[in-house]
Amino acid sequence: MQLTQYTDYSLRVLIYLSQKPAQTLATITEISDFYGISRNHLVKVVHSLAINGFLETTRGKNGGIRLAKPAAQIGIGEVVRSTEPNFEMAECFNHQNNTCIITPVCSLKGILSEARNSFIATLDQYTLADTIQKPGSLFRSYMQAINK
Amino acid sequence: MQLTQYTDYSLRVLIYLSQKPAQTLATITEISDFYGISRNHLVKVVHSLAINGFLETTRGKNGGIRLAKPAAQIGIGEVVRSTEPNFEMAECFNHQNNTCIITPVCSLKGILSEARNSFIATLDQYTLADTIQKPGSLFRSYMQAINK
DNA sequence: TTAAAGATGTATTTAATATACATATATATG
DNA sequence: CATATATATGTATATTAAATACATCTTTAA
Ligand code: SF4
Ligand code: SF4
Repeated sequence: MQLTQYTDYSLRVLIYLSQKPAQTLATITEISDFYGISRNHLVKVVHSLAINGFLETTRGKNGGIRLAKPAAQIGIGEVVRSTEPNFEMAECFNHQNNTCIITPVCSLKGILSEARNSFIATLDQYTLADTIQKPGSLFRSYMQAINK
Repeated sequence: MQLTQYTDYSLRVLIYLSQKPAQTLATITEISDFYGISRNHLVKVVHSLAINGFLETTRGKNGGIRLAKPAAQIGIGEVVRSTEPNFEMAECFNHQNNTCIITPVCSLKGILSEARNSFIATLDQYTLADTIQKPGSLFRSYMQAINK
């Protein structure tokens, strides 16, 4: 059981933005350099975060991205729901493609649903504001990493 | 977020065995025919279930497999823990391969751990005996499916 | 001795994900 | 208006994990 890197990258972008001084813009290049990950991949991550209303983008010179609302109003559950391609715990969760012959009598799917729901419910207890405890520590951590 | 088919197949095997009359043996071929899934894949599924103590295998003519203990003593959580290849919700969960620069200051991993734990804790509330509500319905369901 | 069962190791296929590449569009500024 | 710099968008490719197939070995009842 894993989440996609796409989801983690989405959260990394939001975490980064949450630590920037309010109202300042970051660029995708800046963030991909910071984390050392594919800029191309981040472009799509950022685009979907914008479509889902988590951040605002500004094109053109001096453009960039920033959070669309305060970190404390961005739920981790919301973000993960919007980035994960699916939450199909077994074949029968996709009615179109399901070939499992015991579906009509199987209660396992209900158990798996309940487990998935408690996973997401836990995430719903937290917001972006809970991801970094000490203000400023994100960039201090970066400095330490690049100086060694 | 998905579980592997390997995990669902493992549970399907256990569900099937739980509905067989006690002490009778089933064969892998019988089960793969029942579900219409790859026999080769099931061979490995069954082998790992045996290694993990969920079922007993008997080689040779008239051999086969059966549950190693009553269905009510086989926890769904136990099974899933033993069949899923990993529960690494983000890159940093694998310390060897982790390249995430903010790991020292990031609290997201704790949130993701907690969510994963509540997923598994939910599964731990159920056993194999909870997967089929009506005795006999599994095979009746099969008959209906093949007769249409 | 044979048939029928699982055990084991390797190879291949498939599908999902991640990444790269190319080009379009928007906008601030000189 | 031209240019530089930012995001937007679509397509192609690469990588990886998972699923499946194949070949052979071992065990055991009859
Ligand atoms: S019906 Fe039950 S056994 Fe079949 S795919 Fe769904 S959860 Fe698995
Ligand atoms: S440290 Fe935080 S951002 Fe980095 S991989 Fe782990 S959970 Fe994701």
